[in-house]
Amino acid sequence: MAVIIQKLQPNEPLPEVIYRALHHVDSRAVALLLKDLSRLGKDRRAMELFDWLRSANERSPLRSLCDVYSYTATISLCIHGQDVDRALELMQEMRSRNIERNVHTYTALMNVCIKCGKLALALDIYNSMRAANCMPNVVTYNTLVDVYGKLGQWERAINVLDMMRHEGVEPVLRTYNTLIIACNMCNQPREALAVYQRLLADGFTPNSTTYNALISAYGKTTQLGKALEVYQEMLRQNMDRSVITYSSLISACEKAGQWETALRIFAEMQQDNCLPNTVTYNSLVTACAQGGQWEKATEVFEQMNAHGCTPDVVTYTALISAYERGGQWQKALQAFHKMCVQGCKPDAIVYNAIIDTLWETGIIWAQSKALQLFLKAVQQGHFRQEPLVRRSGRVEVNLHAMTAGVAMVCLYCWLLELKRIATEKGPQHLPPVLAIVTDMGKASREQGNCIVKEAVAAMMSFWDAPFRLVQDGVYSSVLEASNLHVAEWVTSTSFNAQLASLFPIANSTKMTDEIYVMREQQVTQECQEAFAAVQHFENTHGLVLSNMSPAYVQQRPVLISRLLDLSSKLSLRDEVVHDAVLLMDRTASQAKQVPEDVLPLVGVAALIIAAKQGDSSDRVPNNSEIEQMTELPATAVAKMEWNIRGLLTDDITAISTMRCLKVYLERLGYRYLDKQDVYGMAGFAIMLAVESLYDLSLLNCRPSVVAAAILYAERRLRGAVPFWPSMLSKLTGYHDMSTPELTVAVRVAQKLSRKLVYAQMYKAQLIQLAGQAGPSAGPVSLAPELASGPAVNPAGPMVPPGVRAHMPTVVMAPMVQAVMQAPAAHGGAHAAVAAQWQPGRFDGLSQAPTGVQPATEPTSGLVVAASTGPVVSTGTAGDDSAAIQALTQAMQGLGTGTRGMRVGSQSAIDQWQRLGAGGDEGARAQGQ
DNA sequence: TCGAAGGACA
Repeated sequence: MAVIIQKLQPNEPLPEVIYRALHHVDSRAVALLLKDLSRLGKDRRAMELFDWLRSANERSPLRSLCDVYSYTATISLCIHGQDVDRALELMQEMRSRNIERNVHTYTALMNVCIKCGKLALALDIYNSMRAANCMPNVVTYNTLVDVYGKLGQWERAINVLDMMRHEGVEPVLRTYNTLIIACNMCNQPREALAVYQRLLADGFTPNSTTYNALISAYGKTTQLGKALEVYQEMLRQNMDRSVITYSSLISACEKAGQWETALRIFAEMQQDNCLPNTVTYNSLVTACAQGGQWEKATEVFEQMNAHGCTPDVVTYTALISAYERGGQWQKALQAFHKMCVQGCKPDAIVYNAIIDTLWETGIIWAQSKALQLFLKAVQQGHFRQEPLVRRSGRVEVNLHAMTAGVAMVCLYCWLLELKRIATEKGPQHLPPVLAIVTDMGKASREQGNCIVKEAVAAMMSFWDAPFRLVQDGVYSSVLEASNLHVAEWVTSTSFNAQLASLFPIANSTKMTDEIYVMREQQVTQECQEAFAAVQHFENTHGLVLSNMSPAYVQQRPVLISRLLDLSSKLSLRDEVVHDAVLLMDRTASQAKQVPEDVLPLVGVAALIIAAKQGDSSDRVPNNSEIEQMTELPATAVAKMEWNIRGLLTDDITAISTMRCLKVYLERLGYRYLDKQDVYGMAGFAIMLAVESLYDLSLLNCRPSVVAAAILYAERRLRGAVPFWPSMLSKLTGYHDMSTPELTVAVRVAQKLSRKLVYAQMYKAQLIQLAGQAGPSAGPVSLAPELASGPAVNPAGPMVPPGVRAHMPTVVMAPMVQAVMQAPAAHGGAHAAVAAQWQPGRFDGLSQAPTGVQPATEPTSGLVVAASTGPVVSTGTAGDDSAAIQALTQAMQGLGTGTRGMRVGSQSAIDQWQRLGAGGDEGARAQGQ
């Protein structure tokens, strides 16, 4: 038979050639022939042959050659062609022709199913085999182990071992090998190692397959040493070392974080005359990526191409992750494009990698690219959100299995879609219940998922969105809302601004690649230079708190308030007053005593120095302005300015927290934001920076650290993922928030942000009360600061930032209730609100300087007192103006400590308003 | 006496 095959001419009709020969053979020979043809890569020919045989006339002698042997062999042929339909067809034909189907046939069919990824079908075949009273043999059981392994059901795979013994079928070495591999596939390396022990205990001798699987298991448990020992053992026994052996070893190195060892093994592999394949290179690129060696990864990638090894989607995923870790998002994007150009079809995983890389940068144009790619991926059928209707018409977006970046983009697109439906078709076209699933419990092992869960909850709270966490029998974290509430929200005026704060650039005109490359280059360079200056300043200028006099520390809040006030009136840029405070601190931390009565002079002089030091665009206030606004003689200010310069030996640089914060915002693309998006992205952070001026504990931290902590706390509060963008990590070298200095600063920033949220919420409640009371309610007077406060916030009401997330419901409920009753008896409502305001009942306020103590009878009277300062006011229920005044002043304390001069947060709000009214340019224009 | 089946990578 072999001779016939050898002599076969390309165009010779096979059936006729073999026809004569077949008269002398039986079906077993046919089976052998089919197998031989397949081995020679002539699967099509083999199929052709069998098709000819089985289409023969019923009475033809050829028909007798179509029996269980040849049919089974043909079914096996379908493995290579991955043609499960054909295999099933053949099986059906056997049934209809009443041809026996035995254990071999069923097993072969199971293997076709496995090869085609139809694992459930493979199990069905197994069950139908049992139902047909056909007894499985050892090969069948081996195959069954494989099925369970591929299904992720490792317990069942292990059970097969006991089951077969029970059925009187003895396992063979290959059974154990398959089982070890199955455990590995299920990510259960410990189980795999246990099976290996069982293999030894049952008296089997491991072969090279066993050792390969063992290396993989040790790799997965990050026991690189053990994996290398196995390799040494293979060398010692002179066992076959295949490409799989080396690929597993390299992968083990990667998992142990040893990229250098990986490269060494790779060299050994070549000495061993073992040719690397794509998988080998993939593991090597991954090892370099894991080790943070993006240059090495690039090198390996290029070597791979040079050796004619075709990169696949896994290669590109690994390469992209190397660039991600190396902070090279543009290279990552280039790699992605290269992949597409080379005709390599992107899958969901590589989309995940690239979208995440781009999103995690925090840079608005990179995120814009991420959105583009997400839409492309959806078009190609990845990340498809099936309108999955569960229970009574609930439609959900399921973010649980997504990386943080993809989840954010997906959520964004989903919300946009809801808005479109609600606007174009009407709320009734939305499903009755909408849900956002952020966690399904089982898959939440991934760390990224905790972030998504936290972020979505924070975001919804910050936006005051109708989605609420609900108890759900199936999922462990799901937010729900009714369609009417959602429709109301997504069609509200604030929705667009809220969405823009998640994704600022989406509404802008489409950007070409050239524009973003140019912007990126420019911004990168400018920020690097700016941050180098920051670092130089911080390395050469430190504050010495112990040198500051107690009088200065006590006066400091008042001085800061005055400077903020002054700079606001003079329309100076944000940074100037912050630099001035830093200069003032630097002056005070020189060991020389500054007399208490000249401190106001020091402050004003510092402000002038800072104005002169700043940008060329900064305006410097003139003498008459100063005299008019400060009531301090200009000559005295000038003299003090001269004194300070002398004291600081003419080194008057000051790079404040605000300045660092602006550098960070600049790095993220702040400069190119639409005006109305500025608040959503930066407003609260700017306000926090103002609040941070007052906090003494932050004086121990470098400005760049405080700015980082502020931005982190602010982004976390409003659920802006990533909380600490990767490009800021790259710029600053602050890779996480857990270094001692950052931990301290973050804690303070979070405390400040909570205080600011409470203060604003209170303020907004009062504004609302005043509005509801109306003119008929009598003499309701608001403090001027309140009346001019930001009643309209482009990103939503001032009230909600984080309120629901941070305020205990026991407090929130009566407060809201009180507000609701306000029109009828707003004085009483104030009393009720204030009566709830107890120290220690707010997690963020236990250390707040102001505590409001309820009177003995809360309904008839209340006392408002600042706990660490003087009593600011008392008020009585029923007396509107007194109650409002009392609360107003309590808020002043809440916002900014005990300085009590003016509403501290007001300064921050002023700053924000200038920002919102046109950013720096607006402020500058006003000033000129 | 025949005929059936692995494995490494993001």
